[in-house]
Amino acid sequence: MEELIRLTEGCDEDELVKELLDDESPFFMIQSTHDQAMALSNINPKDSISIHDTPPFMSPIYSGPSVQEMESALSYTNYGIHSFLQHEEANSEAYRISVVERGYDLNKGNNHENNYKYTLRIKSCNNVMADDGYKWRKYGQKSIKNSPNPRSYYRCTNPRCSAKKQVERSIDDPDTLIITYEGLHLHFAYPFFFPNQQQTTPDPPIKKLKRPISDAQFEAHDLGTQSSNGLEAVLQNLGYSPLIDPTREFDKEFMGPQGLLEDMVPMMIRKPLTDTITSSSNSSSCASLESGPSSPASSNSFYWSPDYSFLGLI
DNA sequence: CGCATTTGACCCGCGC
DNA sequence: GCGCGGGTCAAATGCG
Repeated sequence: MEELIRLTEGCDEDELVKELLDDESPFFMIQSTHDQAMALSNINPKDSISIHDTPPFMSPIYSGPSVQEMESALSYTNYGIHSFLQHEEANSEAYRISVVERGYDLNKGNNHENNYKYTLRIKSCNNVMADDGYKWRKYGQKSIKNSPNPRSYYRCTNPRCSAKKQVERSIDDPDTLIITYEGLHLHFAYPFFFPNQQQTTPDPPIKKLKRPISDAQFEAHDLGTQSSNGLEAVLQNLGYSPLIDPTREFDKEFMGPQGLLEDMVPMMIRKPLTDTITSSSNSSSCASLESGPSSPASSNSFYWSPDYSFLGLI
């Protein structure tokens, strides 16, 4: 990680280039990807970006989101949320997302962008859970003073990524989760690959939970870990293929076996069980995985909500 | 058996 | 210095 930090700070240009050319590196992106990703979306970029007319969130060499990129991402995402709300309110599926805090982690010693902290509040009115599709490993949980809800700590499982996040339930509103991202990286860029995709249907099969469910297990909004193989198959299973033409250069680059998105599993939101909070801190209960490529998940089982994919929320 | 999660221990910063 | 609270570690445990 230290090497990464050093690299991203541009101390060794050759090494940085090498890193960026590494197919498996999560720290690169090319400009054309942005254009193509936008082309894949149904959103007119002009409409979706409120802060910047020409969002710069995909720079020719990508080494983690810049401040502007983050702003654009959030702006873009909010648009998607707005539209989603309009679309879904009749189904009582609603989300409220707001950035409540953004700042440097001063303990990290400098103001490098990787030290940015973003705190989000997510209101999930119907206990719907989302999954950013990235792999997180829970490394701790603490009870917080004056709060009945524990806080869970997650670290990105990618050894080349220092991203962390904390998830806790709001004291005021049990439907609201507070998620703090730290050491940001590509998580925030994922929504741009699949922006504003329409859901197929909101009726997933009920997955049996391996453990009894209780509020005490809120840890559960946990992402757990998800497998990451066969993204294309997953996409197809989810009825996503129509928007992804495998012949495109874009797909070869980012959807291929060694592409940037190899670690990525499509973000999904599934309908809650009776008590979604329960979801499961274990990955095995993660519907997105269990119905992965190998299991013929019906496209009716899940629906996309890419606009929230950066939340890393369950 | 390997990997992820759990959870108490430990560390560290901060306020008194 | 001491206690408290938050963050991290790591051994134990669970699970497929």
